[in-house]
Amino acid sequence: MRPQKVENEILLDGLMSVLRSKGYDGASLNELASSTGLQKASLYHRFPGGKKEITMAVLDHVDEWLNMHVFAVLQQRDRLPEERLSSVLVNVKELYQAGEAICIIRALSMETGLALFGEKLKNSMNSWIDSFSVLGQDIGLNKNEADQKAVRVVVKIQGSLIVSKTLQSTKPFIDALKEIEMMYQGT
Amino acid sequence: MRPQKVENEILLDGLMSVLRSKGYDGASLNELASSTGLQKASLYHRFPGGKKEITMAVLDHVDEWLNMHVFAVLQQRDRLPEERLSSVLVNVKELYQAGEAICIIRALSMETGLALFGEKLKNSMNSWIDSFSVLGQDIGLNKNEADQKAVRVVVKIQGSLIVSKTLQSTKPFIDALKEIEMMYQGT
DNA sequence: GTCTATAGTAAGATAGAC
DNA sequence: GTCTATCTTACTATAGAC
Repeated sequence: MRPQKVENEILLDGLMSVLRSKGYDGASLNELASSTGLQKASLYHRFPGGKKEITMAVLDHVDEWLNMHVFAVLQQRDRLPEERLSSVLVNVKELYQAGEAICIIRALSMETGLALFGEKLKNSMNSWIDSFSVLGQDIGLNKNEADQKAVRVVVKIQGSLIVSKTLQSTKPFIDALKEIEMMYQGT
Repeated sequence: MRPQKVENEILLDGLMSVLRSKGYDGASLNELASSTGLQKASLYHRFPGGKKEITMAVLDHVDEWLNMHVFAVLQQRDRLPEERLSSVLVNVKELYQAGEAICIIRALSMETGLALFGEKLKNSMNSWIDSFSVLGQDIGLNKNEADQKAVRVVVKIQGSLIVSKTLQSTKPFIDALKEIEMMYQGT
């Protein structure tokens, strides 16, 4: 029987997984292909631009997920700020597998990745900051205060992921999530 | 005239620079060699174990620098905690070029690097935490409080480096250093 | 101790059958 | 749309002259 078309969703999940654990230089096309169940040539059929196009597609895919599960949720003005934050932290915990996973922004922000995807990564990072800033303003902070707090949140997430990964312990990341929750309780 | 032996110090500085901007997988031997002014074969003469041995030597070299300029300084019981911290933050700022550089722990803590150097990276991370914990205890915190604060410091450094690199701005890193200074003023 | 030259392997990418 | 097979290039690593 004829080989079935592999669905895009499954495809991108596998590709993302390789890219964020190996980084751009470390992710070979053989490994990217085998993570999807396809052969190299089939990947080139889907992504004629090769590894660059694959990575772009993965970044778009991640951004879509983040928009749905993080950025939009933080700005749901029909819910209490505390509730939005709780929901988001649950999603963030899932995204990073409780601290065992590597953030794709981090994985790609080495020299090669920055040269190719720097603008996209910057935009993604700014989306994190901007949406947390909205949350801060909704608990009564002014723009500057909210921006500062938002940067501290993103710094905490990124930093705790690194520390957790290096120490092979989820504790720093889990603790960081709790601290973030406290940052938005009582002005 | 006969080629001069290239000094180890210069050698390791060049190698470190490539490893931390490119990561383990991204650092090719051609690039590592050219960063030192030597040819590939000459690098193999110095480091018969190839890239693994080079990376080990670089990590040892960095650890030596850190011991001298960070870990030991934080524990200089003949100086006031605030003074030790100020000195260390100056050195940390230099180490990471005000936020423009990538931490080598971060650069190597992708899948390949963790498999090869995981234990060493973990030890290095623990040295950061342990020496900041000593500082915390010297301003009157108990062991647990000091450990927690130390982790938050290292998280702040690592996270702000990522954010600074991604946003192409030194501000998040510079701000983080200021915040760390405040964390040890007034219990 | 450093070099040029090269072996051997794995990478990114393409051609063409089904 | 997926596959096997292959091209070309870049990589790690080694051999041997100076």
